[in-house]
Amino acid sequence: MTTVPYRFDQTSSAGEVVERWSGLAAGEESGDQVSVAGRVMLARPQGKLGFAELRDSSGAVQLFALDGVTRDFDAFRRLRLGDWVGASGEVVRTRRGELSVKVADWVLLAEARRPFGDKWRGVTDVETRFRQREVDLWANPESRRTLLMRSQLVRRMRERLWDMGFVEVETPILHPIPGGAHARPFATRFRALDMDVYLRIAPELYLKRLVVGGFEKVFEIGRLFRNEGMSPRHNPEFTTLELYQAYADYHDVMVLVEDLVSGLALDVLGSTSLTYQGRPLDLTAPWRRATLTELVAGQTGLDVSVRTPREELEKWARDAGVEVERSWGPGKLLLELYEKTTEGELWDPVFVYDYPKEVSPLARAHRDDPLLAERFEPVVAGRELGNAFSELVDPDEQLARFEEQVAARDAGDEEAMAVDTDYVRALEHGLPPTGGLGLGIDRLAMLFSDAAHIREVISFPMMRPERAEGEGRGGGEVGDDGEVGDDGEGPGGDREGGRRRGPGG
RNA sequence: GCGCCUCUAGCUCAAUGGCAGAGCAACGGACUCUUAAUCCGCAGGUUCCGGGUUCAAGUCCCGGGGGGCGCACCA
Repeated sequence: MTTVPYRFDQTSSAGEVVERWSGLAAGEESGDQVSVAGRVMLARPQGKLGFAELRDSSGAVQLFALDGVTRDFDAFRRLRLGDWVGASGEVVRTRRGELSVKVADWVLLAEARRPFGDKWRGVTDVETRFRQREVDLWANPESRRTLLMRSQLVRRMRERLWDMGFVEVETPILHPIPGGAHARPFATRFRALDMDVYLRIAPELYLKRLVVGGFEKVFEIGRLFRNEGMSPRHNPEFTTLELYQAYADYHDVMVLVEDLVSGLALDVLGSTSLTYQGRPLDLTAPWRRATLTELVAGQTGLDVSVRTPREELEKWARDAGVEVERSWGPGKLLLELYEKTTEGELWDPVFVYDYPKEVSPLARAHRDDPLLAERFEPVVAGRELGNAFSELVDPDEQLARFEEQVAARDAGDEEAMAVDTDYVRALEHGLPPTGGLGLGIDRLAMLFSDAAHIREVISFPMMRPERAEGEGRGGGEVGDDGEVGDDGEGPGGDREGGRRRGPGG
């Protein structure tokens, strides 16, 4: 049984050593003593010498051991790849020019009992990479960089919002009524009150209640849960930024979004011009603005609008491959047509705005057109990055919209919203004109890290449980557990881009 | 849910239906300046599982499982 110490005093990180003694000449000895710690990633024992690459979170530095200088040299040269080591000694540069810590004393901090991946090719097996993410992170520097970039992205996002005067808040994750989006929830049971509760599908309604309470600029960065499918762009739990700003409308929010996203690109990547999946992508503000109607018309050549007769819209939607449902109105048909024909073709950032009111139950009606809502989605690289609008502030109209949702639910729409009387009551206390936004942080991190799959930007993405050998599937009932929307028929989820709302149509 | 692809040593990968192999890692050894060190030696397998066809199956067929991609779904 190996015993390892309870602590180790580092004087420097590997990166600091490399940086600080960068001027040391080959063969030169600095006379300075350091203590470093990390994992042995490569080992090159050579007779009475030994070289090892020690990596920590800051970088890597070579350990240089010599028989007669290094304590317990024989044990040192038996170190295996993956072992954690703390070492102290003089900073030197070897004759061959590699900056090194000439190890005088060292201690094993942890033993790697499982073999490490291929030292040159790393670990590529997708299942290993994500079921054992710790292995992936050590073996594949790109995986570390991606998660680190995400951390910086979220950090800078917070800092920028704080600097703009937004107050960061936390709202409940357990909701008595799942609201604020159009999605199936995960359900669970709260014993003390003998009631069903739901993991939130959006924080929207609570955040707007905080605006009613006087928080004029609020935001929350947090996890949302949607009981729908998985795909390269969907994980059942994902992270969003949601924010609300009193006295603002959706045009103000557009400016906020383009400034925030392009600013974050500068902060984190140093440029607003990036490459995503081999294609150049320019996030420089200002972004193009175009109405949903004109984009669909431009893409399809059809003369469409929310006023196009339903029969025509239905035909065009069917022609585009949409499986039309009878209950859909013109707004829903137009939205389907847009998503089928146009959204995926939009590459550089564009604010797609003025959605049908029919599909936007929490958005305020358009000031110039009662059939539209003041809603937009920022679309980048063919995907929604978020969802935003001038918030619906009128309690009577909100109640009416909720009731339309209930009608849709009764008609079979399992994702339609329920009436949230607490929320309507809050609106009766007065919600000032407010602009709101939901922004998918995973999707943004995908863009910034050039990731094709959402799991790359999530530390531990959802995976199907591993089955014991020979367990097979036959008898068990692991499948539909129940609670609310089990079975989730398809994957897909919705867009994590933001809050998803829709009407009931 | 449907279609296509895939699963071989710890890792990364080979093997026309004909003796299951290599590199790295591991293990033993050599080496006082290595850089994916090099060299010598040794060991390593339920070829995802279960059936079938065949003189012979990692390879072909059927069923199941894991994984990937696409579609569908996901307003």
